[in-house]
Amino acid sequence: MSRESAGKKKERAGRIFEQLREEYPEARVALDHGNPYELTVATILSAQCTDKRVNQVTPELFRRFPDPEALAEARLEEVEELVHSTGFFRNKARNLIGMAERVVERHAGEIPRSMEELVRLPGVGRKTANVILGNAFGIDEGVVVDTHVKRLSRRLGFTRNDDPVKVERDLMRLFERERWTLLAHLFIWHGRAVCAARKPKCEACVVAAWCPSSRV
DNA sequence: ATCCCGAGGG
DNA sequence: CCCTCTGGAT
Repeated sequence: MSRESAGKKKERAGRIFEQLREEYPEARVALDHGNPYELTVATILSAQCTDKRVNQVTPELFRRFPDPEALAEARLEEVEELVHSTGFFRNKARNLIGMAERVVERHAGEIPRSMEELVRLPGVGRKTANVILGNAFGIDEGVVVDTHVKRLSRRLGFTRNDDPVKVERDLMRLFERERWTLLAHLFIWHGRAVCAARKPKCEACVVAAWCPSSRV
């Protein structure tokens, strides 16, 4: 198999982006939230868990702890109980309270708007920080690379890397900055509906014609 | 590299 | 049973 030129790959990437944008005009964060604080909490909970399940526990969580000040004073056991069904509940509960404490003490109760400050919050890594920056603040700082984005990027031939940071770098070189936040949503939407981890529905895929992994 | 951890699908 | 789900900290 001959190696695709950089120009051809970029052109192919553009066509795939347009096609997916047309297919999923509603693509956006699926985590229910009303402000940056709520999105931060929901995104911390979303690790290795479906957004659907996160949305089942956050209403009660937000009612009990409507802001960082309240969450910082929460009883660990109560938070553990509320987030139990999302998995990793001990880590997540401890991180949520620790996040809130730091936001109150170092950021006057406001979720910070920079990558550097965000990743210093307990439970917040680069992926979570990118979700907050892109979707709560409208800042295209990077590309959210989760399990879906990584899988589709590899299948589409946009990266050969396994390390999320390298996958992100490859995507940032391939797509315009203004597209970074939407790109992740399109990949996640398509990954859930069609390009699933287990049984990808290549016969129903609207970008199969440009996909080197397509079986159709 | 390994641990944290629950729930649903195939 | 095994795999997967918007990962992060050690």
